[in-house]
Amino acid sequence: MTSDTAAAPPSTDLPTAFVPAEVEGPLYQRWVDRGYFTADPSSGKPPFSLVIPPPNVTGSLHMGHAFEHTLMDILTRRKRMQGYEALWLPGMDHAGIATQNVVEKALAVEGLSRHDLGRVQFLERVWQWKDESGGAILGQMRRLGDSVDWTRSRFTMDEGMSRAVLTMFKRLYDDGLIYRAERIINWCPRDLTALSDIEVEHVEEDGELVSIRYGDGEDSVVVATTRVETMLGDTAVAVHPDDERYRHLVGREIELPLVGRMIMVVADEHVDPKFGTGAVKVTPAHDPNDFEIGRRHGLEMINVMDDDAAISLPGPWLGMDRFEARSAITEELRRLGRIVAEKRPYAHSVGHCSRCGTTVEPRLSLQWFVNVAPLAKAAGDAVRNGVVHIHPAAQEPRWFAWVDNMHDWCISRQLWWGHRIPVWYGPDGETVVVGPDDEIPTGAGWHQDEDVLDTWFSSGLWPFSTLGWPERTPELEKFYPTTVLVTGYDILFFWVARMMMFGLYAMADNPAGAEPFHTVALHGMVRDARGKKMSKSSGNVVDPLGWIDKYGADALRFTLARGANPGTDVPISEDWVQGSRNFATKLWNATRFALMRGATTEGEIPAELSAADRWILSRLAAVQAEADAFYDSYEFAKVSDLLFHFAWDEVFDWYVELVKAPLEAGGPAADATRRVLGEVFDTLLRLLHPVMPFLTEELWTTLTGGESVVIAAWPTADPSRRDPKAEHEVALLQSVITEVRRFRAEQGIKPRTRLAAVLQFDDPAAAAAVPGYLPQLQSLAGLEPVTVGEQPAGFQSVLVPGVRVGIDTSGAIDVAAERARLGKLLATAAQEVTLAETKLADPAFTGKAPQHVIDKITARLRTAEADVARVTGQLDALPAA
RNA sequence: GGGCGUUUAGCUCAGCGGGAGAGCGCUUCCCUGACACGGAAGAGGUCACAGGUUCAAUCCCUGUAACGCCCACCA
Repeated sequence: MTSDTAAAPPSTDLPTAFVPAEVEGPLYQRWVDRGYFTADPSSGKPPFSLVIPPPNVTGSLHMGHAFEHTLMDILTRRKRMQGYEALWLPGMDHAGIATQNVVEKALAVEGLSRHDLGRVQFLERVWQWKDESGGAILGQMRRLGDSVDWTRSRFTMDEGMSRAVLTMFKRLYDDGLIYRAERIINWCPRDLTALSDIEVEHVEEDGELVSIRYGDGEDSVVVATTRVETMLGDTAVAVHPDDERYRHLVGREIELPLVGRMIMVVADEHVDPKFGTGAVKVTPAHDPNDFEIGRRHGLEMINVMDDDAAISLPGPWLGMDRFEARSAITEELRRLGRIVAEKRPYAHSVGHCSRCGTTVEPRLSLQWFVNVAPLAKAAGDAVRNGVVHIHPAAQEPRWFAWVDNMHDWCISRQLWWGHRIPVWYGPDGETVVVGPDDEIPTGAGWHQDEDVLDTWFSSGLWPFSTLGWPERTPELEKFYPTTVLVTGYDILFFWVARMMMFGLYAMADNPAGAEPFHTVALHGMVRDARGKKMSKSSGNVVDPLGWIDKYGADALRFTLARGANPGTDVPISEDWVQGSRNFATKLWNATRFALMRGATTEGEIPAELSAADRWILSRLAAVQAEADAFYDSYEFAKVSDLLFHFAWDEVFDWYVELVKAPLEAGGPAADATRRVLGEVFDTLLRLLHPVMPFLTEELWTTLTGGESVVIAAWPTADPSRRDPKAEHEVALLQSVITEVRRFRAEQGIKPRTRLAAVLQFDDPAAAAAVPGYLPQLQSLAGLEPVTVGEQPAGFQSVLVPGVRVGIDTSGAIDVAAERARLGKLLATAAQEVTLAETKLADPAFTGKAPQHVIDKITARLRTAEADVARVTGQLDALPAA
């Protein structure tokens, strides 16, 4: 509508631009002040509790951490809106936090720099935490954490350990599930500590396979090894009991070269007679298999290296590093003519310390172990029996493969700090395990075990230790078992398996269930735009706070959510975040528009509504139902995508445009539309709140006058709003507008040029629907004036099924362009006709295909035939070129 | 050595037995009163390859190739 008197622009409470930095901080503070994140175990609301991983366990440090918390917060917000008492078991690594002050003290006392501390288990995590303090997403996390009394679960180094850890250790020990033994363990000669199996990374390397002749003359045998230096500790040669080649040697002694010691030839089933020479050197103190053979045959176990992996045996190699010794010994054997063959390079898998990369040395050592067999079986059964669900289910085989084949877990570490093992040794060989309320033995000769526990021992207690276990606190009563654990698939074995084993064991008598959580929702790793894992060494690590400052917390969150398909990795780049920011801005401006036009949430929605109003309410109801289904199945990417497209493609691009003319016209119809506009934005903002919390809070409170969308009710879909007829009508209107626009674009008609148009209808439904939207047709298709009637000569026709739009091009038509446009339409329609006709003519198809498919093809054929007729008519009507 | 997964538009990824999709990028036009972080129109794909099942295959089966991940005590 043009008017001579320029009306003042309508006012709105919102500023003209969305500035995240100005909005997010104050909003966050408001939520905190009002206590929206405080969980109350006595509230009577149903519990919804989430377990959140500690920082730095997700591979990609910064962004991975932000990602994790994003997903948790999305779930929490929706559940709160649905009326649950939602609680996070917050993502502070209690071990890391507790050791923070100790790390600082140690640095000062020892006069060390950060680079000296590779052996310090928690160091990285402590530093990361300090770097990350203060962001919006992370800030929420910390605040949520305050709803749990941390002093209960946090251990202090002064006390040495928490009640939870002490209780767990003692219970397991008393049940015979913790034991101390000499076993072959993975030893890191740099960090000077034992490692569990999963802390060892196997890497394919080019080594050497050296074949050595042991013994002399008839009593000689050739063995092969990739670790020549371990021969110093050989105490036997093993062959298969049925191996004819070596039968005469079994039970006899042969001489070990260099060392001169006589070693036994033993027969053992473990040896594969078809592999190599069929004879194996046996070094019981340096190889797990050899250790077992040694145990079976009562062999001596000779440790040939000290803690630094230098040769500890008296002789020419004493004190030499293992790798130097390897070459030196090989050289000496070669000189003695003992080497039969050398294969180099020989590709084989070598274990490395996951902390520092040093080659791990399998080594006989006295350590503490957890007997995992019964615990792991329970963990496997919990998933097998459906007590715990792994999502997506495709990850289940991995779980079973691991849990069903788990070796005993070495839990002692020779690190500088951690929970110290609560065992005291007496002067006469006594061993006392001290529980939380036990007296610590005193007196001459008593001393505590020097080692500390593997960090996963305490982390495994997370779901209940954070709730106050071993005390029966109200939090524990209400929130255990927790509802869902969201975490990366990379720590399924590190952490999830420990929590499952410990939870099922420690909480076995819990009336509500022993399992630590009902659902494990696994997500992938955050990767860069090219799909590469973010890592410090490849320099592609992104600081989430940088992007938050630049684009806003909502933009980052929406990007992460939009990439989060269950079980798959999440690529992320600044371009993606920019796209999310654009969406945020668009949402901001669209809502501003609604406010400026008087959108309201007051009162009932009138019964008399335009087709556009009925259409958008229908779509809204459908989208709500879909969004709920996606949220319920942790489909963060799908729910984000759904809401993105509904909001932008349908609400902003179409509904808002269709609504402009009626609002300007005023009257009761405008009032009804204002109410619907309010309803649509109200609902949309609530649906979007979990994935865009700050923006939606600001918009929703302005729109509705409500206290906060954080505590608003989650919208429930109203199926009675579904309206296929209205959806159909609007679809028709859309195609009329789109076709005219296409015609204009291809004719090169300037957007400002208004063209007169005359409508004719070929079917009654169109005749009933379209005339109600002449103003919209005018503004959206650039037609003016539009009338209904007989098409005058010289008008150009644009045809849509059921509608014939005659456009006054004043005869000036680009015939070639129009011919090209119509030709393209005709070609696709003709192709469609051929395809459908061929199918329907095939008795094999009509005989076997289900009726609904046949109906569909038939319908498509009719449409295509009509298209062909229409377009052909238009082509014929064009002036000759 | 096992096990699993991936291969769809330039890039990153959805989809999945009956008409090839998104975001970003690209082309053309437009600063119209919510928005240029925007609007309109458009280009771009034998859905890795070879067989098979089916009326119908991007989708199911078999094999091949490339890439990736996890697990592993074979000297």
